[in-house]
Amino acid sequence: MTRPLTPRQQNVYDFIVKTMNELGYPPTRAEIARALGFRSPNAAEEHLRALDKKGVIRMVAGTSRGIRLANQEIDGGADETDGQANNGLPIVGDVAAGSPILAAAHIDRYCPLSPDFFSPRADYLLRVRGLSMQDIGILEGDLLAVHRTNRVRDGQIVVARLEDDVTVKRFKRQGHKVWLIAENADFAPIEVDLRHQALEIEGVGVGVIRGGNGQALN
Amino acid sequence: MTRPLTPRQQNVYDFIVKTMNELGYPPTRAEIARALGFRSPNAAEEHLRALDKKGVIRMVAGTSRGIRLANQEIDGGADETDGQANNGLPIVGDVAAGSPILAAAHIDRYCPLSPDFFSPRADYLLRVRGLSMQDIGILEGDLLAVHRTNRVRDGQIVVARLEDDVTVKRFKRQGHKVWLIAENADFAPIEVDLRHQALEIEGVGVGVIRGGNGQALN
DNA sequence: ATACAGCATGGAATTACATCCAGTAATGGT
DNA sequence: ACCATTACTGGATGTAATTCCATGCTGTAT
Repeated sequence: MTRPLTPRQQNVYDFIVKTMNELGYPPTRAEIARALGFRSPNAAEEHLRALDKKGVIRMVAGTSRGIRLANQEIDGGADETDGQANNGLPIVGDVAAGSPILAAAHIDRYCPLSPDFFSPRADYLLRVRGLSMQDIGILEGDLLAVHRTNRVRDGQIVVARLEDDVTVKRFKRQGHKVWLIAENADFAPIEVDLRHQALEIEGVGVGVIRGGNGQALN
Repeated sequence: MTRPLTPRQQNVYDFIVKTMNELGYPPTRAEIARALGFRSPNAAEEHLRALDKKGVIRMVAGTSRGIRLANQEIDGGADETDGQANNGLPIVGDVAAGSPILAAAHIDRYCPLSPDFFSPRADYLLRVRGLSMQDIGILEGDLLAVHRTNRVRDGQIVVARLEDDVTVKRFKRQGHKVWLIAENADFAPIEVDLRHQALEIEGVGVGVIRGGNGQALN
């Protein structure tokens, strides 16, 4: 239904996404023009109208930087809201490569905590393996509260699946490259090229719980 | 240096996060003013400056909607903080010197979590101040699950009241001397002589929760 | 040939915004 | 008593930004 974007339109769109990722807000017409080499902001305006007509962005009239991405994405899609019955939050242990995180086989037990205690809502608790996030107080054995979504921003703590391996890291993106950054000087950042490697974002970290039934604080 | 957002500043910050989630770009001064009921955009401007000075946002001079979240957090979600759940763990905020920990005045709200999730049972959650326990992953703003007791053993994490000040430390005793030991090389152990100083043990730490709707994870 | 999108320049009107200045008032600490 | 914050009202100014208009150059389908 959406006719393909022309190369120039793609450039404009890419610049909008890049700007929003790096600055946190969309560019103005003038900024687009400057970045793409137009001498008139009107060139940008007309590209925006084309992008709006093709449905990939939505313009907000009369509003500075009033550009919204129609389908927010790293992978595509939106927040899932599978309404599962409430026994509490499922606690997910070791996730086997290649299988879905919430497969019943991985669910150790349930934590009797309301998902809404965290914001955004937590969908499950993932038991953390390794020390890669210890500098921000996420230790081996901790439960990471995870909100299922693939809409992430630079700087967030994400649960990512890279080539079938599930890992918790800080997320940073630039164009087609993503860095998965550990919070521990002993671990080097992982650089991912989205053109050649399969990266899926399983969710974002929204909280941490330690000491759940059993292991101690020490 | 970043300590406390005032309630009003928190409102402004929440509105910024909410706007960015819903619209994809930050609000203008006028929009903040309208949302919070100010009659002048200058009120919003001054709150933004305060938030900038406290480090939670960064302002981009001369730029419309030039507001960036410093500690990335998205999906701020709904405004309702409370709502239900009286049968959870009370969350205790700043404890005034000399008053009992569980005095109603200190109870911010309740966490809908079963006390038995921790072992031994948690009686309340204490919001941690300061960085003295950061090396074992207990950070500023975390909720420490506390079991009320005054029977403690060496090496446990305790909530102690020393001369009317409430503090979280690791406990060690030898005869009439007690050491309250921080888990942070920048803090020296506190030596207490039980013959001359009043030390009360309020309880032991049995768990940690981070991210409980008061943001964190950064 | 002649339309019609894509891709631009250049100019200009009109808002939308950030930001400065001068006040008022309540609070809490020294 | 005094000063520093917090928390605003009200108004003003200049620039940042959207958006309209006129114009022209390409290709490629009609």
